[in-house]
Amino acid sequence: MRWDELKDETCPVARGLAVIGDRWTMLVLRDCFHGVRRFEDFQKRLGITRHVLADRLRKLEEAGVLRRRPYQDRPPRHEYLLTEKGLALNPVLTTLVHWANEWAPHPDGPGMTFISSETGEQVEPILTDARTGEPLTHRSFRATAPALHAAKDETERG
Amino acid sequence: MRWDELKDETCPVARGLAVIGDRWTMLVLRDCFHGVRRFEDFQKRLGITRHVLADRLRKLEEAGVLRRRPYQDRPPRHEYLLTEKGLALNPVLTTLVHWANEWAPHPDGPGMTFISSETGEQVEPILTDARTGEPLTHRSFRATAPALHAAKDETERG
DNA sequence: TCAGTGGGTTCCATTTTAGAACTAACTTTG
DNA sequence: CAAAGTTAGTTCTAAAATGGAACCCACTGA
Repeated sequence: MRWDELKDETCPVARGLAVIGDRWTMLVLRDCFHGVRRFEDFQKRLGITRHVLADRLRKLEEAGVLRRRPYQDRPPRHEYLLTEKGLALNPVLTTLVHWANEWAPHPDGPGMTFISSETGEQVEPILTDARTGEPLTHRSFRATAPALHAAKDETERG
Repeated sequence: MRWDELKDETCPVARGLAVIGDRWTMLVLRDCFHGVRRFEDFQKRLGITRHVLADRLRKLEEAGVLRRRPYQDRPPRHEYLLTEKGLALNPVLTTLVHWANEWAPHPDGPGMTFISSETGEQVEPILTDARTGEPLTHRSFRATAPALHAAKDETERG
């Protein structure tokens, strides 16, 4: 299976992964959320090869997650910005960070924490149901649709 | 950069990706949440090569996301179950599905929806602050720590 | 003129993956 | 009893992706 085969799948997990299911892609996006915009900056921060970086940036642009904006004419140069579609990936990154902090912490220090832009208070991002306001756990909901992602309530204890 | 170099990074995004930053790994986990447990079932559903499947299952077990449990003795056979650590990945999958449904929908049909295990009502999973109950957007919070993931409030409109 | 910057592309060696066949230890079917 | 099927892998080779380094081009600035 190649990347471009994934994006036509029915399953939304597969379609999501067709866009971001690659570790370099995710690390590029992380840096985008940092405010990194330019090829050289991505390359230096990530240690990614220029070849692969050019490829990932192009794919992200094709997917509509990033857009290129020229910032000078001679020579033509442009920077990479998150689109609305890209910004909408924030919860995915956030839940990943939250998981990593809790379940794969770095030996040194507390890892990363989230703070409110308004109050500066610490923020604990959890998943809730927008309709009821109730927190969601793996047992409180399941997915419908063609037998996909239908979280069975039987796992470790099953 | 190889996989095992990622897991020692300070950044929690990198440490998270060291475990799940691979499309096959994520698809295996999706099927785990479906209730799939056995090698053959994973292989048939995913179309993954047996070689890579064996590798990914081993890595997920090493990472503590899955555990192997024997279910018969002769010949020795075992099944793969999500641990607590693995179950805790549910919000990552969920936010990914939510994003894909909204921003990369399949031409046919509504995609996947979430329903409550208790009431059967539809559920809309969003990220909120557990302390205040307020919904979180990309502009309402940022991450602290060594200049990582410090979401600048300047992007598309920046 | 000469070095430096920014954003790539090209090349080759190494690594990873796909695809298929094979192994091993059973169980079931005829 | 023999033949076929099940389950969980391993082994093999060819194709694809990646890493690492060098190169290119259009400038700018000293």
